Amino acid sequence: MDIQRKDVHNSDTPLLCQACESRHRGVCGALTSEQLLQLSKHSSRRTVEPETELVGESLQTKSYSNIISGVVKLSKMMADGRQQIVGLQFAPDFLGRPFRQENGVSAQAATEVKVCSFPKAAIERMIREMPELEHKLLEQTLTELDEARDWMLTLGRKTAGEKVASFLLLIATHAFPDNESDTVTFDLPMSRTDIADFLGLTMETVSRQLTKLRKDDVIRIVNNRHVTIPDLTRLSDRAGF
Amino acid sequence: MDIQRKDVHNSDTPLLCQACESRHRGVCGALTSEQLLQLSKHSSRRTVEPETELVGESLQTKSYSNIISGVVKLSKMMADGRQQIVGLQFAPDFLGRPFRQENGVSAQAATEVKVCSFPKAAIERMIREMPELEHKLLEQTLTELDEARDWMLTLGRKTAGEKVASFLLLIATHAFPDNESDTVTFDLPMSRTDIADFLGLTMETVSRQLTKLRKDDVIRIVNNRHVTIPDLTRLSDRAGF
DNA sequence: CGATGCATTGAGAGGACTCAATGCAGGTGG
DNA sequence: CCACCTGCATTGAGTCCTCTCAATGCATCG
Repeated sequence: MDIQRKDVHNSDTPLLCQACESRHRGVCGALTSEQLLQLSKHSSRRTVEPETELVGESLQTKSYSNIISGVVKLSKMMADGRQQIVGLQFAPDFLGRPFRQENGVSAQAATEVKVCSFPKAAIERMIREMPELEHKLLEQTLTELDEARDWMLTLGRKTAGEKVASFLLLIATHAFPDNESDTVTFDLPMSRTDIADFLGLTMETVSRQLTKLRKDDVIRIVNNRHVTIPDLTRLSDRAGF
Repeated sequence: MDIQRKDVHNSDTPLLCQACESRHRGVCGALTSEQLLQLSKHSSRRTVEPETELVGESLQTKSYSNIISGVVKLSKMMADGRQQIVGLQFAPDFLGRPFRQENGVSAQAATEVKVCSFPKAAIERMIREMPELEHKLLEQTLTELDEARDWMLTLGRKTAGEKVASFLLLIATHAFPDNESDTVTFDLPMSRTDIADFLGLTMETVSRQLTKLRKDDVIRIVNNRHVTIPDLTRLSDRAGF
């Protein structure tokens, strides 16, 4: 891929934005330098701890954010406490939903997360003025819809073993989107309980399936979180592909 | 609700479009009479039988459609034949995905379906010229994403009984969106096997759960397809809300 | 050195699946 | 007009996978 990214008018680009992924692959790519500058005056960066509530069911819909780094989990909960994680978001995803109140989806930081937040009003005005921005949002929303539907197949039709393998595969590909080799190493961005809530299983079942994959030498685990996949193809087979 | 819909310039509106739901609640609502007229010259209506493939994995991405009536199921299949229905679409939903090849989702008619189809090129040009059209698409995509995530909770965390109740509730609300009373009667738009594929169950389990709901007098069934729900609240309880 | 917070492992129970038989309606042809 | 077929749907019996509940392991931290 092109290692040197072309970026005209670097001098006009706000400092904060220059190294930001959202500038290149995210929604901010739709903005001119001038608009970016204007927006950046109202934007604020912050770093939050795991489990921090970023979007609550009723909480602040007053701002939108770009994810700079880290993983955000979107989850739904039933009245009796049963929980389901319905999506994971990575940098440089856009967080928050224009034109609607979140219908019972809440967002929490899974890992430590850096975000760049803007006031709701500023974004919504820009959307109205910039069709290109709305186009970017449509693109991301379509991608999320695809991912949600992929996951529905996993939730509805795969066995526990296939689910866990699918999860590892998902993280592996998102952690290193451009990975060329077959071997990948990474840290799991979430606990066993979170993984269970993402897969529609119990954490005991997740643990047993991870142990089985380890014993079959499909994965290696140290310290509960650090995972090595020596051969992505073998993991892929376990995921039902 | 307003029984008499206001519709200016009826005289300019193409005949085919005048009674069409898409004109009011669907994407065509974004078009001017002139654009509608132009589009209608290239559009064609057709009625298809249940199980007709409307969008195949590789098949014709050459046209987009509005659903005039009937129910369309979106499904994904694994290599070994396991199947999952990942969404249902009703009138006046827009069928087909701009800017991308369908990633392994196919669409089949669940019931008899009437569609109004347009050439791919015409729509994509209009999208580029009409931000309002893209906005409508974003709206629909966001709605589909919400529905997909709701269903992920159902697939991942609900029991068989709750799943079947949730399905009946979904159909009941979509069949009569503006229903005021507690009682609803309708025909199921799909077979037991389809319902099972939507719920991530086997058709035997679906059948047993329907029988249980019938014996508990939560629903009434005649002729396998025709269902009456005397009290939506009681069904809602069964669905886990 | 306990305490605390995950994760793993084990034993038993239960819910959904599998496989198979039966039921039921509509259509067809003798 | 009835017999048969065909295509769903229902029902039954037994199995298995995942859950539940409980104990144990293993780090980190005060």
